[in-house]
Amino acid sequence: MARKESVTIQDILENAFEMTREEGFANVTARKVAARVGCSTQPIFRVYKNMDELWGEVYKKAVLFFQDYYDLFPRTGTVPFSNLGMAYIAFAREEKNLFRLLFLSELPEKKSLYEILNGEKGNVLFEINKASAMGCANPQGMFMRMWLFIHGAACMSLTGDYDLTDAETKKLLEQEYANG
Amino acid sequence: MARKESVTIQDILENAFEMTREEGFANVTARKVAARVGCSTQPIFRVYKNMDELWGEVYKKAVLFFQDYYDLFPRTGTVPFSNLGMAYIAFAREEKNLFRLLFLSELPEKKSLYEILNGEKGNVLFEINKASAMGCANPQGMFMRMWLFIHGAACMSLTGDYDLTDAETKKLLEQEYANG
DNA sequence: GCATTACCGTAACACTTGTTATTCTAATCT
DNA sequence: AGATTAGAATAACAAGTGTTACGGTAATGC
Repeated sequence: MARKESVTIQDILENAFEMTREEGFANVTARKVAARVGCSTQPIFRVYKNMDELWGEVYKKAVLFFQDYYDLFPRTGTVPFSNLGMAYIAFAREEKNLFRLLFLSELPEKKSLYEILNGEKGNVLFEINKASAMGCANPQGMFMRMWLFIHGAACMSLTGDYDLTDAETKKLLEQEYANG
Repeated sequence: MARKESVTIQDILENAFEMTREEGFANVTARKVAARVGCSTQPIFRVYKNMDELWGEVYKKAVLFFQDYYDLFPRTGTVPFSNLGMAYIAFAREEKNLFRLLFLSELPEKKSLYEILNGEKGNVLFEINKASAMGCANPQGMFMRMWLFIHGAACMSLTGDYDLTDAETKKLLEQEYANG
């Protein structure tokens, strides 16, 4: 009957996502994605209604990527929120462009920080419960305080104003928790 | 002899700066600035070699604007770094676009966070000395810890994930200092 | 082997960007 | 008043954007 497709939706989305990682979200244009895939712009618009739709999918993929990143991140933290915090700060350091997209951009479809962090598995609630079980009187307040700290460290690494190693992060977060 | 200029360098720079405040740095284009000034793009290129030069001047003006903002900010803080922190967080809340430009962008001419904060007057050193005089054993470490916290609160207000009033900011910073 | 038809490349449209060439305008000197 | 000349408006260029029209290509059913 008809011709077989030579460019798949995965080809397009994956390349667009990798471009976001490497060059930033703003560089994901129709022509540049096509060039990376090695095709014309046509297959993109066969698969996606328009670029907004592709960008939305890249964003969704970034959310999942972060959540996987956290799932696989070594659990070496000893206090509540430190595993989440260490992963978040490492993510900002290692995946600057994705971090900007997820946690500093102004997209209409953007999820809240809490939504992304908590995810399907309730990562934040898990840590809050852990704090509670460990005798923390105000675990929500502790989360808020810890997270301001964590977000600050993450955002500062973006601009190179202050880059923490994992070991330094760990120590700081443990001190910060103890101080609360 | 010749015609008198009807568009001054101030007209251009001031409008470009206000556009940055209101619409963000990325919207400062030659045509949009000209439209706001009420002229063609020609006077811009008479006064500035190219747009990079104008953008550079807008950036410099933003640095000075922040430093003035801090100078005029009410000094209600009771602990070291709290005045600086309150001003910084309020600035992020009130001047989101300028904050992004100054503290989250990736311009080649970008100054470091410390350079901007410390400024001509040595604001940071002043606060560090204050902490030292108040008996803080490790004032540099305290600054670092406080500033991660402050930067976190500021960056979080950008995305609307957590917006602190001045009063809340004040209380948090005082607690945070006491905990150190 | 041939018709069908979805796929994809080419080319174009309409728009935006920085920048520049050209032409017109107006202020000043003579 | 008229010549001079810098300033500014118009228009264009080249590059980039999203998007679409068109036409060639190739895989499948017959």
